[in-house]
Amino acid sequence: MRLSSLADYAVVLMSAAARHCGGMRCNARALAEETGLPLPTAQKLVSKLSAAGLIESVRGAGGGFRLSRPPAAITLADIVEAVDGPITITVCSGDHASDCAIEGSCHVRPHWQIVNRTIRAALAGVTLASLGQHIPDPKRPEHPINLKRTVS
Amino acid sequence: MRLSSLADYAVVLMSAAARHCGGMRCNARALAEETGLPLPTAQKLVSKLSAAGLIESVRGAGGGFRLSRPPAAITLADIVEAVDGPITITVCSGDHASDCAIEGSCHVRPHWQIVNRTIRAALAGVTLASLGQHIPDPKRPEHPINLKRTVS
DNA sequence: TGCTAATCGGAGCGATTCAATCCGATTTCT
DNA sequence: AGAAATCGGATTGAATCGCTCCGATTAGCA
Repeated sequence: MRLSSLADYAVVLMSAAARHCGGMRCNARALAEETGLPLPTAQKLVSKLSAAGLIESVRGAGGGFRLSRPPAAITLADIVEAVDGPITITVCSGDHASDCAIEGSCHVRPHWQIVNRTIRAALAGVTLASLGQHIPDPKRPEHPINLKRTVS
Repeated sequence: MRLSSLADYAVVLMSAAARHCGGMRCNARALAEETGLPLPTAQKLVSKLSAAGLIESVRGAGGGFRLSRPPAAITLADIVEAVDGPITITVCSGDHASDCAIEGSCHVRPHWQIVNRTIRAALAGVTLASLGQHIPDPKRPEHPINLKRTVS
């Protein structure tokens, strides 16, 4: 019950992109330094996000990328699905058919679908624009990323 | 964004336990045949569920186990947490402190906590008793488990 | 117009976690 | 007291994930 580290990093990276390069282009290196992510990881994330259509990249010297949509139109669900693929907590919770080999009527699957839709709605309810609004957290105002390489 | 296969199996196993051994004791072997799960897997699940206090096991010849609470008091969140541990979609989404090495104020963490609570509430809203109520699913009334060994 | 430099894009390797299986400890019935 | 059947933990193997490196592409400049 945990989404991948890449998806976690992607949310932080997109949040930084929405804050710093609003409209103007910025490159992966700048965002890597901004967020503290390793440069190769940031590059990999940019590739996936670009393939998903969330950002538009421009190659060559002086290139970079920019958000393809306004921050209010990009949700956590979009980012997570761009990196991890469709949000399906079980193999049968999605709307598509799954290769289920065991026979007999299933009492559980309809409930999984309901839970799955609820989870996706929770992720779709948070936009990049809302991430900009700072919710105070007195206990721990630190950054969420936990890179082992920085701990050592 | 997918919970482990063991947790998926555990839900099916507990659902079968609530249906078949309501009050009376049943053993892991019977539920394994009932659900189609491999016997070692069912045994492992029984161990974890017993350690979490969801079922009470009786050892020895003629032993078995029974639900320690009525089906209406056992939710999907209980089962998932018994198998996979606490429900935290990111390392910092839980209520406890996380070892975050990167400095700077975090704009994302408060939102993750909200999403995390929403997901947990969705899982806690489905009880074993509600699993008994059959929700019709005309498209695919099959069993959710997809065991590779049964496909071959 | 050719060259240089900087960037994105994809392929490969290592490490960690997870799933499945096996064997031993414990307990009840005969 | 012996034997059988069960739960409980430990081990092995595989798959996925995270990380890093290298090549392809393109704009800028002489």
